[in-house]
Amino acid sequence: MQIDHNILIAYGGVSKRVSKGSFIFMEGDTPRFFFQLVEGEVKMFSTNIEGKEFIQGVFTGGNSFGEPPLLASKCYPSTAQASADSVIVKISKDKFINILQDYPSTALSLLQTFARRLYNKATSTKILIGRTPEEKILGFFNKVRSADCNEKILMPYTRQEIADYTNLRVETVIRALLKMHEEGKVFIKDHKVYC
Amino acid sequence: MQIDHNILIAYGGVSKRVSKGSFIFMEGDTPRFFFQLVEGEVKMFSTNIEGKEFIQGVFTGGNSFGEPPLLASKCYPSTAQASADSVIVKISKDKFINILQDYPSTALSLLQTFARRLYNKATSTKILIGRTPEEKILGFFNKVRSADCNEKILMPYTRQEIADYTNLRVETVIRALLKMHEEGKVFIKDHKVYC
DNA sequence: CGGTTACTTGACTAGCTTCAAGCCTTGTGG
DNA sequence: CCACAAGGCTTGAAGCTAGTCAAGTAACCG
Repeated sequence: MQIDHNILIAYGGVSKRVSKGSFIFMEGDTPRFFFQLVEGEVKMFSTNIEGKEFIQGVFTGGNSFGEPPLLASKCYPSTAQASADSVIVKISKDKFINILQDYPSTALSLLQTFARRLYNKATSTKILIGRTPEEKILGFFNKVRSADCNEKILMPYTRQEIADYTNLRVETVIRALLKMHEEGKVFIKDHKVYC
Repeated sequence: MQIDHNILIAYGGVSKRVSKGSFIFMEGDTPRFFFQLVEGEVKMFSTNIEGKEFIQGVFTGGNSFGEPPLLASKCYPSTAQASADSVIVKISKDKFINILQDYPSTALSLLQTFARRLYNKATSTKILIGRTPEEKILGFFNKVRSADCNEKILMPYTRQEIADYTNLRVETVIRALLKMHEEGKVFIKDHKVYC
């Protein structure tokens, strides 16, 4: 949970119900509001020239999203889309800044969030610079498993999603997973991947 | 400039002179200090299995670096190396947190910095997901030029550096630049690239 | 059970990487 | 002022492999 819901409402925030598939903002838009999820899920992705999506992040629970371009006064580099029916609180930039100034603890907690996200971005980047598909996929899996636990866990992602995160094609992911299964690097049963 | 130098010293920060090539911290290390450059330049990069470097960022002037893993209590995902003789102030994590609490304006300014960096990471990621070398190189150049100015400027990077930023090989960069020159997308004179 | 979504496989191709060799530019020391 | 060293740049040839297209098959859901 980022900013206390009551504070948001007190400063003039309004809740809004959005259905799955709705766009909150589009790549290139100018940010004007601070957004915070009350419930549901929002997916942020960038699109390259050919229309291939790359998932920049997925937000759930009470998390806020899209604040960096808002604070940095830049256009949105990604599109935000509700990936499930959701409820979102939105509040204008000015009022958001007021909250940050009036409640220093809020600023510190946002700082924590940004620190975590910057760390995640740095590690995601490492996934993308991998040379082979195998390297990228293992990098992604390690990230998902929080990097430490040793036992093999079920990867709750479709091949298409793995492809979106690693910037590979579905077919390449499938072939790489098969090879990794044969080499004992992952385990596949009933189309489910364990790593 | 991130945190006022006097405040850092008042809270117990110490300056240190480091010569070009010295490592400030290595990938995998546990963060214990907040670092801020007084003068010089520091390069942060990640290394993949084969030892190929990817430049995560370059810091100059009075900027701080390496704070995200420090605040998020994670290991450093990258290595920091002085790319020029430099002077660096360092201060323990506890004292850094004290400063953030005692000076809310410092927290807000760090928030701004993080917001800008997150924005940059999102756009750098877009460079990496480009399909062709040309797309990646142009993405990098657009980023360097701050995305707006229209006139062609000299790109102050070696082909190897462009390769490091775009995750391509030197030869690929050279061949792509040549093709882009022939197609009028960049201009090359005396081995210098204008875009 | 029918429709939709996810997954799989094969053949082909474009183009990036690799390796090897040589050239150009710059700076340094005699 | 020249010679040489070193680092950056360039080129060519060959191989590999991820991407693409097309055609299925398997799982899931109402």
